[in-house]
Amino acid sequence: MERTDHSFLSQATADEASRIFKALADPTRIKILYLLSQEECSVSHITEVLEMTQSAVSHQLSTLRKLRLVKYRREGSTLYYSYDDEHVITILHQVLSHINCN
Amino acid sequence: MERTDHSFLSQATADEASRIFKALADPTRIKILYLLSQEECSVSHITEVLEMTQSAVSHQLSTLRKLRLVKYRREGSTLYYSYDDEHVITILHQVLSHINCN
DNA sequence: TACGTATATGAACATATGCTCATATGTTAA
DNA sequence: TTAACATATGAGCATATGTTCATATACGTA
Repeated sequence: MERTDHSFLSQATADEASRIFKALADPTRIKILYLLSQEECSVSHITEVLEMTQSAVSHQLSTLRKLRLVKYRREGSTLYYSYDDEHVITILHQVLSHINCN
Repeated sequence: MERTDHSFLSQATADEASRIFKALADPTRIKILYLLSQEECSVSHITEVLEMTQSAVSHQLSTLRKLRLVKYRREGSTLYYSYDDEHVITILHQVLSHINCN
């Protein structure tokens, strides 16, 4: 806001936006979030669909949990995950439809 | 599309979406793109506004160029950069307004 | 031509990221 | 309690990323 008529982003804002984009910057997390955008899923279901190890999936779910992008509920020994940030899902869908409409 | 009624992303689609999000996953690139979303800028102007070294800015511009997210025109020895992907700018603005409207 | 300014680029380095492997934790059932 | 299953987690490793430093390239001017 100095020297020009234009504004520029604060470091805090840029960092926060970066946090959101970083969350979406990995193919595995994209696939997980896309799955969860359609249905609540158990960890084992995600593991089968993505054809990845249980550990790899669990680590990524941990990342998504820390970012508050997913939540879960327990049913017996099974954990059912679902998305927890509508806006991020919207952004994801927009980018996906952009890709398919090229 | 097998075993459930739901679809899941191909690796290629997830990778492509990841490429776009990765481009936006760094605060410096976010600041640069936000600046360019408002006005065409020379490298030296970007360098001053972001208070970064000329080299760091130039490297990031190189990254953005490879991703075809920015373009430039030459005027004498000065290069003026501008954005080259309307859709990515839209996504950026959406996330930024999401942050500010929390 | 030689010099100054604007920008790009390669190498090196520190940090971040995503996976694997081994193992821990929590739940159910016998 | 013990065994089996579902999931989480820590350590280690290979690769990716962002910056700095030094230098190269391109253009304008004297």
